[in-house]
Amino acid sequence: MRGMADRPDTDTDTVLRALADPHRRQILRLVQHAELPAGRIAASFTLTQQAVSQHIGVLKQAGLLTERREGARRLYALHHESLAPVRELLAEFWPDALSRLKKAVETAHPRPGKGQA
Amino acid sequence: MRGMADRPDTDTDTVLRALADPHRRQILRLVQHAELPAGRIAASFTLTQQAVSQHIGVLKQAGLLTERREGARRLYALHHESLAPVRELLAEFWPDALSRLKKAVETAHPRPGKGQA
DNA sequence: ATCTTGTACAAGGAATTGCTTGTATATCGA
DNA sequence: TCGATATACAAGCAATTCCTTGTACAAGAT
Repeated sequence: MRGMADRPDTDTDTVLRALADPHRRQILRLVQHAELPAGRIAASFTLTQQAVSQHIGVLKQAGLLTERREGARRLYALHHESLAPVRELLAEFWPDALSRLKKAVETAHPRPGKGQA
Repeated sequence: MRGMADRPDTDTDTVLRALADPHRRQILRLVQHAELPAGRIAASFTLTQQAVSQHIGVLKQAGLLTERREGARRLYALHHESLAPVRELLAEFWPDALSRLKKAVETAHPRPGKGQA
């Protein structure tokens, strides 16, 4: 029973812990642009299906994945808004990082207009 | 030091894990604007001095703290640039959180040698 | 030298993590 | 119905995490 359970900050903990694993970040990469069934996700790892299922559970619990059931399958996709605690953390400890990145992007793309054809 | 491309990104893991603890984030808050000796940091917690020292060790290992020795004391301060993996993670999974430039971030940061397990 | 202060190192324990194997449940197709 | 497929649940284990108490060591004061 360590790790003061009922802080106002449990979300941040859960999200950061969920992200602090390479397998789980890889899962997020797989589903960030299109939803995928659990089996397709599992197939891309050398881990067992169950291990991947457990990783999915951790990500789901952190709110980082949405689940949609379609027949026997479960389709997962990234729910990027649940990364808000990460954004807030960055804003708190390194506010410059956001504008710096934006600047870097603008430099690489000299025409950052809204159209962005 | 822009190299280190052939590292598996254990950096990201270490930094995220270090941040995934409320006590450690509180330590970062304490030293983000001015360096503080370990004892001052420890005094602000109900934990033992040793427990706080261990948290400091984790943060130091993640590169999030700089240490400066002054006599018997050790002064710590936030090294915010070590949050880079967090910024990159956000850029990858939620580029909108950093700017309104859509997925242009990915094109601007192809990161060909940085994919990891 | 000795004492006191500031800090880390060391060992150990309860809880948690990440994995495995085994099993259950639900859905689809014949 | 039965069998195959898709997926989660369950139990167990080694490693790790976060904490504790006890100790060591370095630097300043007496």
